Amino acid sequence: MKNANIQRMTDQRRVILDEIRDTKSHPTADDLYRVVRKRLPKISLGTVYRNLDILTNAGLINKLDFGSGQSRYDANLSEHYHLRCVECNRVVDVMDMPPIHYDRTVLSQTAFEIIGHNLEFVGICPDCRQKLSDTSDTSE
Amino acid sequence: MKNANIQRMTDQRRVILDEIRDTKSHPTADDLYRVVRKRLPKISLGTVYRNLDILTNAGLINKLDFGSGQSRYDANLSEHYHLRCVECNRVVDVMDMPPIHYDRTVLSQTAFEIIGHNLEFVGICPDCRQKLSDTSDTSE
DNA sequence: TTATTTATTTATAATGATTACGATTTAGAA
DNA sequence: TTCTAAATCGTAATCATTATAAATAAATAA
Ligand SMILES: [Mn+2]
Ligand SMILES: [Mn+2]
Ligand SMILES: [Zn+2]
Ligand SMILES: [Zn+2]
Repeated sequence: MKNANIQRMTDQRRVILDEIRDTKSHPTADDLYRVVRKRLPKISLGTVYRNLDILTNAGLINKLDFGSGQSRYDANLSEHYHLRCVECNRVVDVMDMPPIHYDRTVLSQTAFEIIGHNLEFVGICPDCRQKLSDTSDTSE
Repeated sequence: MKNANIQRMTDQRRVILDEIRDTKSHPTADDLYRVVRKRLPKISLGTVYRNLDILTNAGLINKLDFGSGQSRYDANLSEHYHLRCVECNRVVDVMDMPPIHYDRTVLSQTAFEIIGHNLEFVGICPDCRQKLSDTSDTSE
């Protein structure tokens, strides 16, 4: 039930959309608040949240909900999964991953109407791997 | 880095573990607070949260983090996925689902060290499907 | 262009989930 | 039984997000 169109295009909305389209970092609302504020110093955090919600409902961006902490947003609308570092929470794309196959008969045991699925990979990014080996080797 | 053992077995901890093992409903901390309080009326919600965390770190239960709202806990340690109703947030098990296969070469594009993955199915449970068709048919 | 109408914004307060605090109690070792 | 670190309780604090209400501004009509 996605609302296809946006009602009004305000400066705030335009800049938010512009900034999120300009990054591959899957920023949080707070991340975007920081960068957007450079161009619109008077914008409020609530406006960022509200617009991210509106843009998500309009299908212009996707909201990524991981376990805990802040949600992240992604202007990359192509089908792809994500890989998150458990140490620093960095999120990167996993492209070219075939959509997972699930046997409808297996799921039909539940009598649910299946809408879709969420898949997230977890791991440790190169930077954090480096840091971890630095600290664990000299002592202990 | 899971801590294998529990240090002390208090009444509170025992009852919490007992109750979560007694259900297949994937209860929230608040759900457990309600049922545990019938046996230990003086227990505090903080104690429930703290013990769920300790039991999770000890590997005796699993914490399930979905997008938003409260976390859920599961004493079923066997490998299985979950299916959640987007309407009422009910969570049921998806047993006998083959672990998803991901090509390490695809993921190696990221240079992450892969630890694992989270997979959740979303859908609409039979009860909610019924309710939705009830309300949408008579009018409009 | 100017007026009108609402959606939107801002600043701030409120909420919901979870974690932290400090005084008191207690499990389990000695 | 004594001792002490771990755990508990009640409460306060924190974090992410949503709600409120007065002021502003985008789109439309006059
Ligand atoms: Mn992405
Ligand atoms: Mn389960
Ligand atoms: Zn990292
Ligand atoms: Zn349901």
